[in-house]
Amino acid sequence: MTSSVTPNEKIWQTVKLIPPGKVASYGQIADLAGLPGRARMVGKALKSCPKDLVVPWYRVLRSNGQIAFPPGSEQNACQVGLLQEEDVVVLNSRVSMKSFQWHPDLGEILYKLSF
DNA sequence: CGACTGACGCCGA
DNA sequence: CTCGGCGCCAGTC
Repeated sequence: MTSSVTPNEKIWQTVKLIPPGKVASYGQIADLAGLPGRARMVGKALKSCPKDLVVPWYRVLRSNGQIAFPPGSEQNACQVGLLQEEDVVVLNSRVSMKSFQWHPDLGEILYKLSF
């Protein structure tokens, strides 16, 4: 409740709630974090993601299911590898959101994040 | 102070 | 499918 949490931390918390084998989009995370339309902030937040904090940033993709990094980059390969390890099918740097998009439970979100 | 950039999203043609 | 435009905001130049 009313914990003084920076938008950045909210984003990290939300991303951490993503269960294995599932993925979420930047806009979705932004919305759940209380930042509607601020998908870019999510990207910035993940960029600023401190190593001390364990955040499954690799579970965050674009709204169309495509990986945020260009194919051939280390980050992209790493993300794909991690996703595949969680039974997530990745084709051409893309994921079938239709089958792997995360369906957050508002009740659980409100409970865990105390919004 | 303004202009540009960026792990983005959505709508229209 | 691709391409262009608008919104949105923090950080950098």
